[in-house]
Amino acid sequence: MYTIGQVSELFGLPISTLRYYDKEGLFPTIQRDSGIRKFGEKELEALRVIECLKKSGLEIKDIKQFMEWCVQGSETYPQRRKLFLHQKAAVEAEIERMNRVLDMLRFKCWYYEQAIRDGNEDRLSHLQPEKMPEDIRRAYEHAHSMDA
Amino acid sequence: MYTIGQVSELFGLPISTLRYYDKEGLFPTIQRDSGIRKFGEKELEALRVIECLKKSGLEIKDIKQFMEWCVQGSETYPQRRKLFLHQKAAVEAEIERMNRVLDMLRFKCWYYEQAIRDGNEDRLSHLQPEKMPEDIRRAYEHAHSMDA
DNA sequence: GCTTGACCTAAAGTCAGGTTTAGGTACTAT
DNA sequence: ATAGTACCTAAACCTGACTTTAGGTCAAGC
Repeated sequence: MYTIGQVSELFGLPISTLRYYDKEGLFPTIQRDSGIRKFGEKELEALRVIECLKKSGLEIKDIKQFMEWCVQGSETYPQRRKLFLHQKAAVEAEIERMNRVLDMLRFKCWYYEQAIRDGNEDRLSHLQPEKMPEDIRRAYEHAHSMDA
Repeated sequence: MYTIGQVSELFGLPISTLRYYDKEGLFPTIQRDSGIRKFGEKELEALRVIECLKKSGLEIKDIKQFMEWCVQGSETYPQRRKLFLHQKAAVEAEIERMNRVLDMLRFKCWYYEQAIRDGNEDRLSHLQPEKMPEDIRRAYEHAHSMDA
């Protein structure tokens, strides 16, 4: 069992955030010892799931919903599975978008390297994709394709 | 040249957002025709960069800084390059974190599939990683490794 | 000539996700 | 016994990124 301060250290989260999560109902079955929260393995796993679901784009109130399903037992397995499937698809899509962003950034890094060498953007501003280096051209085209 | 309404359509952004961006200084050299904004190729590229930098985690005020560098000319190429290098590293790190999140979600999807089959979590709660399917075990271990 | 539609501004409002403040309890070391 | 430290609550506050509101200009079509 851990105190809130220990969990704060373990996860690198401010104590105020942990209390906020508790207030929002994210640890529905947390125990207390004369008022003081006792974080067990259940709450640590909850925190791992919270960080995961948060990064997958879920809001606190929806994470709360999930935690309530966990309390309700085996009848909510299908909902919980559906939620994870849904968030998995969302993260896969997000990673695709991030890769496109990455390609734009790669292109811009190359662009300014060239601009620094040239001292101006004259050559670059007329540059056709065909004349770019292979990898840069692919990054450029991926970043500028508007098909998603 | 495009009106604000046309750009809104093109980029799928609310008109209010475009006006907000302008107010925040994200189109420092936009032209106007008796008060009405005229978006040119420069502003469209600015918008692409805005979306890119926003997703890379930059705040509006830092994007404004970048746009100001663009107005200042060739002397700011090094700053601009440095910014893109920095954001590239940030996005690479973010994608790594997202892949870890994805592995957690993969594991949870598998977990609830099993729980639905079993009707309870008894077997799962004692399951050692060694006894999981290869791919799930790898996802589980990647997701639970606390080394970043 | 008057309504409709697309544009404009300044200022106030909204929302999520925390953080800070103010005030209190309880154990421990000096 | 008193100072320090770790915990507690309720409620106010904060931030970024928009969005909404209220009121106005201007050209086109009926």
